[in-house]
Amino acid sequence: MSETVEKLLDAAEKRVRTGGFHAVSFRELATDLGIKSASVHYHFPRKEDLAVAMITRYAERIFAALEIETAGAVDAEDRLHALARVYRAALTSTNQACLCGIMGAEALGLPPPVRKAVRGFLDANVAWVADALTDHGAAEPEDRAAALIAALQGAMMLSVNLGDTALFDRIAEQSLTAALA
Amino acid sequence: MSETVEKLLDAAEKRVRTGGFHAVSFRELATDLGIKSASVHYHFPRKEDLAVAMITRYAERIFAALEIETAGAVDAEDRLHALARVYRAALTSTNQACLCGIMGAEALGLPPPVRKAVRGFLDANVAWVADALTDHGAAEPEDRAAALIAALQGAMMLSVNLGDTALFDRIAEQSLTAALA
DNA sequence: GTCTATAATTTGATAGAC
DNA sequence: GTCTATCAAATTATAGAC
Repeated sequence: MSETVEKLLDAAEKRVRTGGFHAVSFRELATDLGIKSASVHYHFPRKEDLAVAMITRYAERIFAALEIETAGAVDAEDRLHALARVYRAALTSTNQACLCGIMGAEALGLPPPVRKAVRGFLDANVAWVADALTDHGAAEPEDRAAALIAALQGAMMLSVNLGDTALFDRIAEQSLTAALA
Repeated sequence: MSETVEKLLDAAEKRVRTGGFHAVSFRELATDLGIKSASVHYHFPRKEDLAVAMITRYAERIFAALEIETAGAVDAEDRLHALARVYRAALTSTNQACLCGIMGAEALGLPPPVRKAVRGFLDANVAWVADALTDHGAAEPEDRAAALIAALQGAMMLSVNLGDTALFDRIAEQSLTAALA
């Protein structure tokens, strides 16, 4: 991936996490990089190409972080705490909610390929948690996993809106406890 | 409130709940009603005026429904179940997530008055739950309330994205149990 | 890979007639 | 209250030079 492409994805992610998919334009991204919008189209012909690439990179980043945070972890409890740390880092690094939480809110108005990518991310997150909860011997691991992801995504949205980053931690703690009960 | 204003708010709510604030235009709303966009500006000079009015009406509708659903309810458990029913109705009536959950995701890119209105709705929801949990004698009722609202908002987002409306019910049940534990 | 230039459309918003 | 007419700006996107 070229440096320009990476910088474009950085700029796009920052802007989408501020106002959503429809609040971002090619001209703004071009200005962010000091180039022209036609040059952005060279790298990503259509807006949906950019969005899909952005989500793909975001997913890779989150799952790579998860890999690092769970190094040596065997217990489901440790693995779920690792997930909370990764989500927390995503929130606190820029004081913005999850890219796919935000685009998930706009889901019904997204181009189909983008919507599919968002769904893939959310699905993979639920599956990752369900895997841990299955090892934990929890009843109905899929539903409990979905409840945990819902709580963490909602916690990010609420924390941003109420201007209280620490609220995420307090919600996450309760949600992890409930998931492991 | 005139009939045209009500129809405008209906159309706007439907469209915002599909793609978010920035995915809606005055011309689309005008077309929905069979009028011209200049006529929409007569009722709502700026887009943010429309959005604030839409959120205000939405909040009144939700709290009115809450009033009805909690008729005669004294126990915190009954009151929280009433909340889940109201949220569920909002979700299933159009298979769309909460208006303020969606706009909450776009919060950082919204005009300040709109952002403030969204925050007001979320705050009021948390306060309503905290009130019930305080009567219940729960520890740290505010944090538990925030966790429940986060879980329900996240559940709506997830249900829409995964195309599984019943998932909301399964998450809500777990979240209510955790809140009352 | 980036540029200029431009097309075609859409956007939020206003002035003024009816 | 709704209309016609219009504006200035922004939008996605493309063609072709360098």
